[in-house]
Parts: sequence; structure tokens; C-alpha cells
Amino acid sequence: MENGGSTPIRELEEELAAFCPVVSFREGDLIYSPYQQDTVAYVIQRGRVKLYHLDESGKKLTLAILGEGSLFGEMALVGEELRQTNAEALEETACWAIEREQLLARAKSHPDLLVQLLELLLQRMSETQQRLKELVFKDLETRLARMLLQLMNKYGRKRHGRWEIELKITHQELAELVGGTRENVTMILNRFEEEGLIAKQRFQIAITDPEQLSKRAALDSLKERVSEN
Amino acid sequence: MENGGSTPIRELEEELAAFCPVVSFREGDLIYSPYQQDTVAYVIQRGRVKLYHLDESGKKLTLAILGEGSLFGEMALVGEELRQTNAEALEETACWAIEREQLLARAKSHPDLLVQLLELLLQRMSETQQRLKELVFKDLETRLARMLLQLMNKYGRKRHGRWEIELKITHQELAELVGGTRENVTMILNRFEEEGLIAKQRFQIAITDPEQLSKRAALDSLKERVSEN
DNA sequence: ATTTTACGGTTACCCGGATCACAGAAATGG
DNA sequence: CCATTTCTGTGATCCGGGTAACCGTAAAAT
Repeated sequence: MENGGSTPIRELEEELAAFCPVVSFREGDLIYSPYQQDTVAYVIQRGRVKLYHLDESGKKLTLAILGEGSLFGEMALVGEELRQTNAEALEETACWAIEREQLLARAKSHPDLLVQLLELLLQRMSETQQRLKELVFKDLETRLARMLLQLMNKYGRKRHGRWEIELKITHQELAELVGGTRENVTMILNRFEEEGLIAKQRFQIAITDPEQLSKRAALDSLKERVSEN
Repeated sequence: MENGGSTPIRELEEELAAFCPVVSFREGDLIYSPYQQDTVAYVIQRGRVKLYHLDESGKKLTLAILGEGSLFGEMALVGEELRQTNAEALEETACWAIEREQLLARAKSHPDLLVQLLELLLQRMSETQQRLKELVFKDLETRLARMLLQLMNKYGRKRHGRWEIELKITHQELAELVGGTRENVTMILNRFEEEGLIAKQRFQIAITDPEQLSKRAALDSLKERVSEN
């Protein structure tokens, strides 16, 4: 379940193994942070990595929580760009470190390599655009419902007749994922729980009624009907 | 000024010319729209293209207004993804049409090709993340100020001691670019004009005081000082 | 030249959600 | 084991900005 099943990363893994060193991080390690300039991107071999922006005021926006097979730090592969986000290991994590020059050299003889990286990149691009769209069009409750479903898909495991999200997560972190405040997230989660959509305890959420939750996620914020315009 | 000067697209142009047909669109033409499935991406040779999302309710969010040398429709290059946005020609526009299979074949013998496309793609990715960040962290006035400066950089031309934005644009369209409503954009523009930062007429905006406007763009919405936390 | 449509300007009102301010409960660490 | 920190729960209050409802004016259509 860790990797949606749709991505054939095995080949890529072999390719990377051939010319990339593996680097390891421990829980809480900062892999990089903004304004650094370096020339290495990463593909996750094992573990989880959080990408996030930090505002001057300390507010945080999480761009993604990535698992095995995901590419990140890709900006380093071309141009002179500095890092723009923080990347933090959420647990014991190992990554292939793709050094820019190495990659470009290697790509000449192994053209498929770039195509596979391109694929991973487009996947991230697609997710980012989706986030942008939701932030503008959907209200907080909808966004949170969607996020819970996404987490279920990525990290969910069925047990005792419900989908437990195997990711230690706080309300604060959820808020940072959906672009809201901790207080509002807590309120909405409690609402969901009262309605029997989810069950929760500290650091832990389980989806008890995915179908119903999906409805909440699809509904548009304010209107039930706009026949014509 | 059309193309920031930083991108060496000339080489890419030659590459594309070698195996891509050129397709033309007229002002208002829809190049593609969501849920279509096809396998061609575009690089703009001449003209301007707007990428946007349309909500069920008719609300619009503009992702980007692209000019010469920009890549779009790139999702079509891998996977089975359907189109997710609308792409519309804002004026007489010509594009190289990059057919997926052709590209992949060509890439084998011309490895640089993918690298250059990758570069264009990362540029878009970077802009998208920037937008996301602004939407969460900055208020409408700040976002609008930034957008005006961006438009100035891309489409501005100095004349009569001010930077005229050579892009016919309505308040509605500006609103769709910054994620706000037409009414509020009108109000803020008038405020900017009263303060002498910009000058405007129908369909037309000029920046009269870029420095001052930049300050408005950088300021955070609510606090002047947060010494420690 | 007149009608029609689209854009720009402005107000009053309202609501989602941020802020602020606590309090209890569960972990963590000396 | 107690003390401190970290999370969660819940109110009161406030505000940015969306919604609705106009009107004047410039442009486009016939």
C-alpha cells in the first residue's frame, strides 16, 4: 500500500543503484532547507519525508508527505535555483542521492533514466496543482475530508473493520497539510467522529466510513444547486 | 523582455523544429480542456496561452499566462493521465506540438532534449509552488501587488516614464490570477492608484512606482513585529 | 445611431475561519 | 514519581474577503 501499486519503480531502483550512493537520515533530520544551494536530488528507498514551507511568522504549510519511490529536491537538477522548501525525515529514512552532473552524464548512455524521473516529477506536479485548486475552491471541511482519504490510501491498513492510518500525526500537522488552524481541524475532526465517519485517539486516526466521508469530500462548499448561469 | 533572458531556448527550438509540427491557434481557441486524453505537449513559439481551472460553479482560477518558450500540456508525456486544466490561446499563437512517442524515440538519440524539457518543467513547478505558498500565507492585497510586479517583468515596457503592461487584461482576469473576486481587485487597484503606485484605464495597467509597490508585495499581512517566539 | 452587452465602481451585509485565551489529559523526562 | 511539556477540547471575538445588488460608462453589435 505504501506505493500506490501503479508505479513500476523496480527498474528505476536498479538504475539508481548503479550510480547513486545511498544516504541515511534519522527521524527529525533536516535533509535540506531554503536558500541552500546544492546539486543533489533524492529518491526515497525506505522511510518518509515531509516537504514544507515555513513562513516568516512561523506558520507552516506542508507540501507533501512522501513515501518510498518518491522523488524530491528535483530543483537541484538544473539551473541555479536555491532550495525553496524544507525537507525533513519523519522516520528512519534512506534515499538515493542523485548528483546532478552524474545524472546528466549517465543519462547520455541510459536515456530511459530521465524518462522515469520525468514521470515521478509529473506525478508531483499533478498533486501540487490539485492542492492549489482545492485551496481556492474548497472549504476547510472538504479539504480535510479529502486529506483523510488520501492518507487512508497511502498509509491506511484495514484492521478491526476500519482503515487505520499508520502515520503518527497530530492535529497541528493535519492543519499544516490542509492550510488551516489546529483549532478548526480539531473541531471538524470531532464533528466527523460524532457523525461516525472516523474514530480517533491521540496521534491516530481511523476511517470507519469511507463512503460517507467521500461524500463530504466531494460536496461543494456552499450550494446544492446552480442549474443555469 | 518576453522571455526573461535567462533561458537559452534557441537550441531547444532547433531540436523541436527537427521533429515537431507547428500548430496554430487563434485568439480564444481552446487548445485542450479537462478529461480529454491525448498525448501531445506544447512549447510556445509565438503568442500567449492561459492555463486555468474551472470550478463546477463557474469560478475560474488561472494557473499561468505563458509566453514564448514555455512548455505546457506536459502531463501528456507520460502515464495515462487525462488533461486536468483548460488551455486557451490569448492571441494568435503558434506552438510546436510534441507527440509523446516521437519525443521518446527522439530522446534516445538526442539525450539533451529531455534535459531541456526538464528544465522548462521545473521552472513551471517552481512557480506553482510559489503560488501555493502565497495563497496560504499572503493576503489579497499582497498577492495582487506581487502579480502586478510579475506581469510587469514579463510583459512590461517602459514608456513615458512608467511601466506599461502590454497585456489586455480585465479586473476579472486579474482576480482569477490571484484567487480573489473582481470587486475586491477593483477596490485594491483603486487604492493603489490613489497612492500613486499605478495608473490605469480600461484593460490597461501601468506601474508608476515599482519600488513602493514592491514594499507592498513583501509586507506580511498583519504584523509589523514579532521579535521572538 | 441606438440598443445591448461587458467592464468598472461602490455599498451593505454576512460568514468561514483566524486569533486569543484557557483548561484538562496524556506523554516525557529528570 | 512528580514536574514539565505537548496535545487536545472549547469557548469568545474579530476580520478579510465573498456575496448580492446596484449604477454609470465604454465598447460592440445591428
